[in-house]
Amino acid sequence: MSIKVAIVEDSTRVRESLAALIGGSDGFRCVGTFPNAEAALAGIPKEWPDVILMDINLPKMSGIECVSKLKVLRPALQIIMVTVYIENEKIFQSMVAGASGYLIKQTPPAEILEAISDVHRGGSPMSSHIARKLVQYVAQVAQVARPAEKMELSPREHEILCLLAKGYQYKEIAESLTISVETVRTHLRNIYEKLHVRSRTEAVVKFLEQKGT
Amino acid sequence: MSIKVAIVEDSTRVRESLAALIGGSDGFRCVGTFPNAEAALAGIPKEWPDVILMDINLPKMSGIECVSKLKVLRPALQIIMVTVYIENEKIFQSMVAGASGYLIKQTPPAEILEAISDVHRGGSPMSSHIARKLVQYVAQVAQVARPAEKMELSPREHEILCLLAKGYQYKEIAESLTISVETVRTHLRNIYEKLHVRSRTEAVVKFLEQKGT
DNA sequence: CTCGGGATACTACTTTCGGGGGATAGGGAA
DNA sequence: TTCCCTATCCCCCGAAAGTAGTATCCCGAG
Repeated sequence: MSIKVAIVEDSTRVRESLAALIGGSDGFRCVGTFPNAEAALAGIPKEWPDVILMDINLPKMSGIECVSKLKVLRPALQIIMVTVYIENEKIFQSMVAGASGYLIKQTPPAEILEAISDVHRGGSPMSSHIARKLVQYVAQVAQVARPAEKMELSPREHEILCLLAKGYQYKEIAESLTISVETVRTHLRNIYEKLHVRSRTEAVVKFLEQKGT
Repeated sequence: MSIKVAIVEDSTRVRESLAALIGGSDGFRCVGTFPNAEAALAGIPKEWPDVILMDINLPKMSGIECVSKLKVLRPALQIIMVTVYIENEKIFQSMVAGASGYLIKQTPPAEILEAISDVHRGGSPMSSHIARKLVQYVAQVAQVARPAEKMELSPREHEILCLLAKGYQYKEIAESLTISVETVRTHLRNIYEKLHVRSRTEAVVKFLEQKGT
């Protein structure tokens, strides 16, 4: 059973050469070519392909949005984004929309076919350069969720941190506790040190995380 | 200039065959082999390699923890995790710890060398299977964060708010998104307006609350 | 008793924020 | 086309936050 592929690409030349590549290769079958997202949304549901090669930059509706809509209709669709150059933002947007792979247009024919069967097998073909971006993103996001080590705050410090977490300013905290702003500063300085943070925002985030735990 | 590689691997056979492969290939030089994390932490700082092949499962201290410690000492270190089979959790932990690539032990020699030079060039060599896991993770994370924006924040604003919630300063947000501080300030003003708050702390608290919901 | 930690307070200084203006380019809606 | 929204960028300015060093008072542990 050959893999059914559809192509969404506004450049006629690229579209036809891709179609020729796929149509002329064993194990692949081109079941549709579309010059824009609108045509794709209208035509693809008529004969669902296994894999779609989707240009990112399409006139009017972008390829990314098109992916979103198609994925809603058929989540099992495997989609490879195709573009001329690497755009970090669009990579992420594509991933979020539901695309699985990412190809540069000048990719050699053999690799394009390899990517198609790869994504069909459940992989995510992409250059290692793009993969690096993903790795960095994951590492960054996970940093936030990292468990915060809790530290022994004195009752007074805890009290002040609570007020801080309500968005109070130094002045307001001072008034509310009937102490001077300077004292608030001193406490905050100690709190920051204990929590290993450098700003009220970080302190509040840690505080709320711990509270929720 | 050849790429200096160190190997951390408890199996003597695997370690030596990797060392032989690297030592016997043009453009690569093996500058150290270690049977465990402790030895690696002691020996690697003596002659910093460019790339480290790190076994994930080591006796006592895990390869992941070893990566963390080494990365602190030298963030520029490029590390490829090596393991016998794919373990999702460990992949993510490794990424968070600071590893860039991920190899299965039975990878052909040529691909191992390719992966080393790849990571040295700034890529993240990994199988497309693993890449898929990353893609799913990214998509999932973004999905969770999306419904939280009942407050009509634009995607960009949401992104900035996320970074703000990590305790980033304007300057850091600007750098991380490759935009100017002024733009960040403008976005923040709009965000404050939409959320009806007047400070980062309040905005972050609202954000975290809504996220948890 | 002395020592240390917590709570209080002050001076002085630097950096970051938040609020006020505008401005431009591109995309989509009216 | 015009109008609005989004995203981008810039300037000014005062207020708030953060850094550093110091100092008093009280209380409990050693």
